[in-house]
Amino acid sequence: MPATSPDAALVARVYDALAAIHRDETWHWDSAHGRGPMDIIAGAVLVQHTTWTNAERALNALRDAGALDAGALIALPDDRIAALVRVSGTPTVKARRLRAVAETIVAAGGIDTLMALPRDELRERLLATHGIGPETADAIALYAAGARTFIIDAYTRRLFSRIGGGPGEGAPYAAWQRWFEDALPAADAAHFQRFHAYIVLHAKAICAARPRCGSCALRTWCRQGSTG
DNA sequence: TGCCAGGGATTAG
DNA sequence: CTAATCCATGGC
Repeated sequence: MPATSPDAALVARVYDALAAIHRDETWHWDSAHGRGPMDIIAGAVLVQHTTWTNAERALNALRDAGALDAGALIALPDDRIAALVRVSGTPTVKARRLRAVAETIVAAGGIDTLMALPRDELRERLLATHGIGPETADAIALYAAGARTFIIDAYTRRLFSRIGGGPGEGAPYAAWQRWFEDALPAADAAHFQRFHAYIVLHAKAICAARPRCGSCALRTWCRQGSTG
């Protein structure tokens, strides 16, 4: 048995604590919700810089219009897509991004072919797409393709920085991702999926609202005076 | 009323 | 290279 690193132990303890709190809650990208890959891909773009509530409204509008499909999206003019996704904010930006990701899907030979690519090649193609940065690429890879990759978002940085873990809140995306993946060498994609969901559920419930995590179950781990 | 949301591209320094 | 700035609606 290899010795467990302090980082690995910390990450495992946080996971267990979050699981104890949120185990019975559902999350919008749980596989039990039966969303297809296109829902997750479009949702990942629509949720950028907004809340899931508004992203889902836009997603429903696309579905009702029959536009939740790469070919259909490409066939629509940008202003029509923008009108459909308006409620999620920055509609012209997101219309262009949805078109770009639809073009990536078609260029790959279809969504199933794209989702079946190995993690690194999938990430590479997604990152080469206009409007898809590292976080959105990993959200798609992890939840739509089931690839083993960890998502680094603002909540993850904030939570682990507060309790004294991670490479520092302002560290590059790749550094955070490496830190997590090194700390979870044996975890599979399903574990990464649940972990990310727990972090978001937890942050949404507590951290975003309370500067010092006063009522949070993780508060004893928070560094004194931390304000994030 | 004003601030900001699970980001990313672009422009400026 | 890092740091602002823009996008723009809905919720509190």
